[in-house]
Amino acid sequence: MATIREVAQEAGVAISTVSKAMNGSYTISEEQTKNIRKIAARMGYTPNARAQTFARQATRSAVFLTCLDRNAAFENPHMFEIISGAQSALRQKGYALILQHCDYKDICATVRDIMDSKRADGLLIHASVVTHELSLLLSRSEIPHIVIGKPEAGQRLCWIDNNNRLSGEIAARHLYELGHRNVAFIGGHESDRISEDRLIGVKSELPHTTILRGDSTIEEGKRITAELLRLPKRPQALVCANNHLAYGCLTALQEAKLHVLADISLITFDDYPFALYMRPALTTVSIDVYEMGIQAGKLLRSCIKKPEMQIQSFTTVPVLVKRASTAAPN
Amino acid sequence: MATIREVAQEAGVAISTVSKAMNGSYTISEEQTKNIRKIAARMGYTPNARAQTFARQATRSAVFLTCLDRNAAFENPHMFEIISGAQSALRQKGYALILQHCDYKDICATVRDIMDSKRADGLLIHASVVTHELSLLLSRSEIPHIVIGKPEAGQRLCWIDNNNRLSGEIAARHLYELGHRNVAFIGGHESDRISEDRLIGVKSELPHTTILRGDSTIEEGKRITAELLRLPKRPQALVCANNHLAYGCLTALQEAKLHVLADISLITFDDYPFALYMRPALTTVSIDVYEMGIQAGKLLRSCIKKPEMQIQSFTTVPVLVKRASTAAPN
DNA sequence: TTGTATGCGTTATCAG
DNA sequence: CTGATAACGCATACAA
Repeated sequence: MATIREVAQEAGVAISTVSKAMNGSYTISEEQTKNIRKIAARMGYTPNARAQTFARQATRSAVFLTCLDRNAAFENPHMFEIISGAQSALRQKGYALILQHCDYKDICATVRDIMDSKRADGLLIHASVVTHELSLLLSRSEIPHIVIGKPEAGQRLCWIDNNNRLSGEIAARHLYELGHRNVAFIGGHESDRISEDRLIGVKSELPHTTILRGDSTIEEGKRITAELLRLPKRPQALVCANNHLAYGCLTALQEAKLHVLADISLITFDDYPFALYMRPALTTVSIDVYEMGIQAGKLLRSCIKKPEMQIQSFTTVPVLVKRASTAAPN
Repeated sequence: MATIREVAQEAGVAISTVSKAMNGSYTISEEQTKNIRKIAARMGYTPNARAQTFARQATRSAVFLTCLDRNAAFENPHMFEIISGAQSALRQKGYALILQHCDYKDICATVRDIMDSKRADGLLIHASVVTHELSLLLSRSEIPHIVIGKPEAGQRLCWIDNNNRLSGEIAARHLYELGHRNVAFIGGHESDRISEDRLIGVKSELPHTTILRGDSTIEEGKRITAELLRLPKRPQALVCANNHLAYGCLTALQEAKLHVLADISLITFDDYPFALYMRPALTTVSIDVYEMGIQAGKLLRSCIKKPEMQIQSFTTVPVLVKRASTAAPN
């Protein structure tokens, strides 16, 4: 493989001239640049990335840190969708995305090692592995980073998240606009932050919502729905906090010979894993997680460019996907 | 941050001695090594990975090339499970895994760029982006690589895949051992290689299997099953080529008031996305895709160590997961 | 607009 | 067992 030196010799110019020409410096004449590039192409010259990284003092890469244990992709495909989006935004500007597993237990050591050894220019960190200690480390060391998901610990971090409260609002407003007033919410336990945030949003639009909670499982969705149907005044519409509850809910409705759409409306959040496959296909309020990854990548790029930048955060906007499970009450 | 030079100065030894001590060379006395490492730790010295990469002439990293378009993680979580496994095997030996999107259209240019610029030491390539042209490039250039999934083009590649034919055999043998002789296979079209391979396996154990084909959708699973139930001699057991067909199949059976287990047995492949959630939970023949990723990572490591190594391939072994949908016929 | 010279921080070879 | 020194290939500040 040809080196920059050989190209310079062939073109009869200095090494630095070749370097500048390849990097599109304006201090080299257009003609010269064109000529050098032609010769480089002819010689099959490709700059050595290892040398560039060393000379530039920057790797042009970012590490995505998260738990990558067995079954992670099945249990949380959203995360990998975010990773795909981030890859896209980073690659677009010549940055590589390195995927690295870590625990909340070793996250600090891992981050220190990456930054001390200068293996990457920035970090994308999934909120599930963020600890209080890490938040101190990140803010004290001016490490370019974006946390994916709102971190519980540390208000001084850069993070990006979706707005579950707003999602709840949108779901409730949709039902309200269809004419529903008698609505029930089937949610997870009060410790389930996502479910609770969605509920807060729902209540802000429909304060009189009936609320029932349980485990976020298909079975519980079925049980809670059955319970709900025994109420004196049966709800006209149901909001399920997630897909699993919605699946159980739909099953219970079908067993009760209720027709979703004619008799009752049903709305839930996100399409994964069932909403699209269920019959009827469910109306959902969804997050574009790929887009969220893109935004994370872009934010990280700006953090890398100006590491002195202030703490910042970014929130993605949920979208209503109308399908066949919501209609006006009869 | 301290450099190797400062550590050497502090320890009163040569730079090369520090380098060797840090890398655990046997040519340095144990005492000296311990002393130098202690001083290095005290000074907070971490070797600069950018300089190491440059000096060693190796990045200690691999690139995973595949299509990372929007929805990739939802549509194909298996692939990300493989990625997670590969990450684990590579990281274990100090290799980083870089994730990079690419099309079958630009795969050759991408591979050339990575290898010419020496950005990585090896490649993991998803079969879906492998072209004939790429297979020529890979075999001619002695590029360390592992293709994930059996490549259609190019027999001279290194690849790893699961054995769908064997999966079919295992499913059929399970039914046979339970006592079933009257079995039907509900599969995708003849162009669906996975479905066809599974069918070949099934037929090798149960040659008289009734075969029906259709689109791999829930609706078609339902339609085909209904058709099957109209047959003069109803099958005792059904093999569905995938989860979607199985879902539709189960729905049709329930609508026909047939009791899965008492009246009929049902077996399918892989747990994703429904098999675990369905009622009854389905017996499946599954692949440990995470383990497959680990094997891919290990194989790549050996390719990197000896690039002159011969073409090789590796096949993972499917496993029968007995659940509540298969029993002896009555 | 182009060329010169220096630095980037290790690793590895070879001599002692 | 240890040290001196030459790569490694490019970017960049500064000089011309």
